[in-house]
Amino acid sequence: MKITDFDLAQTLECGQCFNFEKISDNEYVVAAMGRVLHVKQEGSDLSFLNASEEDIRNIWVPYFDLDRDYSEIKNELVKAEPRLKPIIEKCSGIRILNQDFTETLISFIISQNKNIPQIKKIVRAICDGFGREAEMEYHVFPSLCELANMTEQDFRDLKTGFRAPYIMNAIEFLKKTDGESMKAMTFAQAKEALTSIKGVGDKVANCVLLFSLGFRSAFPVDVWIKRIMEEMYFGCDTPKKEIESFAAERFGKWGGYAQQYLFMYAREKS
DNA sequence: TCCCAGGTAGATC
DNA sequence: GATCTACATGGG
Repeated sequence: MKITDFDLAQTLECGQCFNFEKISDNEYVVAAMGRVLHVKQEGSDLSFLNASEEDIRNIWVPYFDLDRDYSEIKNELVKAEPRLKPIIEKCSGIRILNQDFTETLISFIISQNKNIPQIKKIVRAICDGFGREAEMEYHVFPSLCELANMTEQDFRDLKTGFRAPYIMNAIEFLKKTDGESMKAMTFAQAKEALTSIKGVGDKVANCVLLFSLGFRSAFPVDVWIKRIMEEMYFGCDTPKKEIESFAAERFGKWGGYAQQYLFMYAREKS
């Protein structure tokens, strides 16, 4: 299919998802939504190499957020902050994925105090050890049912360290609350529900809200965002909470998109 | 050896 | 309230 405002590599490699493998330039295997996708981009042409028309329409177009008009979002962001213009131009093919709630929650609990290659490695080990084998002999992330059969020791053996009990808490939460009921909540309600999980704080909650529940105003403040925001706006060490509320005022309902462009920019700078 | 990584909970002031 | 620290693990 033909697409604009989309770059497969930027979208996958910008740190919002961890469950994929690069085959060659602009060609990836993506494990998501209980399936394994072989996908390739050549210019404005995006090819879903092993998916039915029905799955493309019902699963992958929503997953990659391809129904949304990003040129309008970018225009409004630049209007709110002209200094974003060169940053957005550098990574103008990023789209914010609509990922599975369970996988996103557990992946971002794992993400704390780890770098992206380490997170990817642990997510892959969870899939290989406990997830169903799907297309191309590739394992997908375990379903909630499969996760419910895992023990804290299983997660420790997978090198999740001190996060293992946090993951167990999250699984207990997931048994009671699914993604659809989370999406039906207000932003504040959904965030409060997420942070009631021991091991989920403000940052992980914001990532889950943004990347799997459709709350595009969420502005996760991690070490990279903290650095770049301090450089651009504060000039000195500033509490994360203050950065988050500043962003809410400056970027409003498009905060999540601004955050993702800034995150990629901050990482590329170093 | 020390420092850092898409942080958080619990203790302490 | 705002700050300090332990928490597992791996890589530079």
